[in-house]
Amino acid sequence: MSAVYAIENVTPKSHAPAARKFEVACSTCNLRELCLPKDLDPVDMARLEQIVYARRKVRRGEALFHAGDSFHSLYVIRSGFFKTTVLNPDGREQVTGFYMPGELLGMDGIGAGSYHGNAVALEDCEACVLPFALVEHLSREIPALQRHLHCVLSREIVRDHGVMMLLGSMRAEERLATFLLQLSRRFTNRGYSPSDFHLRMTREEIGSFLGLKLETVSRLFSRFHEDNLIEVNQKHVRILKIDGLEALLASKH
Amino acid sequence: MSAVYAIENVTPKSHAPAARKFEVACSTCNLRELCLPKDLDPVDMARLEQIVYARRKVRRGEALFHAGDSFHSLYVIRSGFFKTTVLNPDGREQVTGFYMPGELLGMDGIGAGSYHGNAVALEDCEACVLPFALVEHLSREIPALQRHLHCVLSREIVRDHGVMMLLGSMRAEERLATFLLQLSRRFTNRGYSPSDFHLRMTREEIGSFLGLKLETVSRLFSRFHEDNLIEVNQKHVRILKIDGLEALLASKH
DNA sequence: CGACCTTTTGAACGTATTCAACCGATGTGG
DNA sequence: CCACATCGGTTGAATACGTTCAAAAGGTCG
Repeated sequence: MSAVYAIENVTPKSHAPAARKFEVACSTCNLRELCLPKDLDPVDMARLEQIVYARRKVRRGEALFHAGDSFHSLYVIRSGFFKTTVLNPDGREQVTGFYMPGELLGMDGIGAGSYHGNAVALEDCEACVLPFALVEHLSREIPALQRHLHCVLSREIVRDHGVMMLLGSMRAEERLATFLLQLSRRFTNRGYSPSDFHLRMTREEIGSFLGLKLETVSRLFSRFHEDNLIEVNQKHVRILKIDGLEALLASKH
Repeated sequence: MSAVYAIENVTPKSHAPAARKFEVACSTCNLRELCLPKDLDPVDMARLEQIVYARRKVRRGEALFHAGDSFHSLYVIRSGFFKTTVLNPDGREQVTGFYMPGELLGMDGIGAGSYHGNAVALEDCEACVLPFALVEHLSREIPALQRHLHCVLSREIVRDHGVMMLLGSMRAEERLATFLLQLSRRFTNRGYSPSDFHLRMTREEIGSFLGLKLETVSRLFSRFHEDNLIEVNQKHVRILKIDGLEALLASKH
């Protein structure tokens, strides 16, 4: 496992092992339901905590990794929001997802040995570093971890298929409604208000994700506002009629 | 491993174990570079062949699995073409991919324990059945298999991101050009002509995949034909200027 | 051969984009 | 502290791209 030490360019001020170990204890992390297997016995839990090699702070606008960087680790978001993007040969950028605490980043790097896309912090963020060699090693010994890893990878594929559905066969207003409902659901899972939240991304980033131009996104927000479905004030959104948004999806072909 | 026997509803005329074992020998399958780990020693290869529990024939138009079917197996295509689709609550269908021999189907089922989408044969097909419990079991003991599985899952995610790029930020003609180039590349990898092939899917299915209507797809085929980039005759396509198609991607905005 | 499905093509239409102007919030330097 | 630049967001008007509706031709399969 000597690979571990070559794996990450950790920020200089990363904590010494002793201090770190306490700080990152997964067993007491309030995100553990999101990123760890359930029903783990204490022994396995202790082994699993060894996976978390370090944490990385990433400032707003900076990247956790870039496309092409050589792949060594997965990351679990501890705090903050990320966007992931891919870049066309001709320079166009496509946002492939928005990720929040407890979610896993970097799975696109396993196959080719280098990350396929970029992961950029939308605000100051912190992420747990999971050296993938360790993850693979331990998941051979802890079936629950193996299973969990496979599930997370599979769920990412399912998520992607949902995005394809959105991009391939929904109208603009359906896309934005879906987006808002999805955000609401994920905030709810994390104990935040389902109806009242702060968008970390710009209109342009939302547009890129949804396959729309920023002006279209802005107009849709205004329209939803006029229809009393939501209140919008810059980045703050309050959902007034969640069933009104859902109705947009069911209706008109 | 008693689970194995409950796993698949194999077609009645599936072969007896003895005959089957010879027939499906992975070590002599000409698709092995596509679906197996490289550099496997003979012992591991022999163990790995035990994974292939059976083969399933699927007739054109029939499904290898449906969305919601409980998940037990991955499938490797031995012959024929499949499309995968997801269905909206309101009934719209989105084609999420086209799959050809050597490619893996069913990865969307791992996370939830049931398949998320449908896999439908575009012609008479045959697929190898890989009971996932066996795959997980063996991949704990054969690191090369474990690695291979992770790579395949990751590559599927990368593929999906490519489709998002296509759907989210390309114009119609770029989408179709990308689609044709992609098909060409995959045929080449399988030893077929890069420029001369038979589309197994309808214009409507292509359209669904590319986020376009079938009429638009048809018009684009005609336009590419007029521009002497391709020849089209119903389902038969011949690419005349591969760099002409590539140029469509680099150009205008 | 006849029924049905797929494909092609045309014309009118509509949705989202483009281009442009303006506003408000935020941040910087004189 | 205010002037100014910058960035993100909103809104309007013209445009363009892809869709819709429709008709007809070509293939395929019983």
